[in-house]
Amino acid sequence: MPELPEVETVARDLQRLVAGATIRDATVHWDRTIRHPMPAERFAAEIAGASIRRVDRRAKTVLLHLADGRVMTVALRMTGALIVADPGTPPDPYARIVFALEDGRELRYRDVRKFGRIGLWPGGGLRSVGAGRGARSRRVEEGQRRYRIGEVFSGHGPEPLTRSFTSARFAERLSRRSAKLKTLLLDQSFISGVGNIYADEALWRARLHPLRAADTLDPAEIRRLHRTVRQVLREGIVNRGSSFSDYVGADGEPGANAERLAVYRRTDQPCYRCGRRIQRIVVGQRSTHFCPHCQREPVASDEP
DNA sequence: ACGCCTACCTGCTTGC
DNA sequence: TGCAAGCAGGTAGGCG
Repeated sequence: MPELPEVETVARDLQRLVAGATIRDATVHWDRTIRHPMPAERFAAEIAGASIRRVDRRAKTVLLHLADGRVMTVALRMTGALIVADPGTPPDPYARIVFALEDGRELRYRDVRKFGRIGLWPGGGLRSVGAGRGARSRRVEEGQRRYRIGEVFSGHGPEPLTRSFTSARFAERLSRRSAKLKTLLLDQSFISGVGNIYADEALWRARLHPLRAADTLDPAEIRRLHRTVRQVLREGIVNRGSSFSDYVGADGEPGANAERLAVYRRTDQPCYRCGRRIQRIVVGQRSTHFCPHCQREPVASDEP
C-alpha cells in the first residue's frame, strides 16, 4: 500500500492525534508482526506505559519516538495501516496489534496481508542515516545485543524531498548505474520512499521509458526526472495519498490521489497527453504502466 | 551490479 | 454458480 506520500500522511495524522498520548498496554494478535529478534511478549511488556513524544517518517517507515528516547518503527509494507479508533469503535478483525491508550482510544495496527513489521529500538543513532552502499550487507544482525535504530536505515538511499537531494546528486548516482529506470526507482538503497505508483507516474511525467538504462540519460532528462519524482510525491502528500483498497490515513479516511494518477492502473485507457492507450508491462516482476508514444522505447543497441 | 525466482499472506477480480 | 488463476501501494534471501 504505502509509499512515501501515504506514510507521510499517516505520520502527520499520528503526530496530530497521538503525540503526547500514553500507551496503557498492547495486545499482539499476530506475533510475526513484531520484528525479529524481539519476541512478541517482550514487545508487549516493553511498550506498556510508554508515552509517544513525536511521530514522523523515514523512507516508508513510520517512526514513533517515545518519551524515553526509544523508537517504535512501523513498516506498513503492502496492506498495513495505523488507525486511531475512538472508544466504542467496533473491533477490527484485521487488527494485528492493538495499543490501548490511557485516554480510552486505541491505536490499531491493521494489516490484511500480514507483511508489515513493527520494531522497538533503543535511543540514539537515528542521525546516522546515510546513502550507504550495500543495504543487505549491513542489516541488523539477529542475536546481536546492542543494535540501534540508525542501522535500520543505514542502507537506504537519499530522501527525495530533502534539500540535499539535488539534481546534481541524482545525476551522479544515476550515472554510475546501468539498471533500468523503473527498477532503480523502486530500489530503496538508491532512493528512499518511491514505490510502484509514484515510479510509474514520475516516469510518465518525465517522458522517460521505464526500461531506459539509468546511465544513458542526458542532463535534461535527469533534471526532468529529478523534478517529476519530487512533484508526484509532493502532490501525493497534498492529496493524502493514493487509495485503491486498503490504504487509509490514521483518521481512517482514504486519500484522494488515486483519481489524479496518469498511468498507474490505467491500462488501455487514453494517455492524458496524447490520447494513445496506456500499456502495461512487467519490469522486475512489478506491473509497470506507461504511454508507448510519450515515453519512447529505448533503442536496442548491439554496441559493446 | 544486475536480474530473475520464491516466499511471505489474504482478498478481490476475471474468465471459463 | 463454482473454481482456479491472476492480481495487489513491499521487501528479503538465494542463485547465476
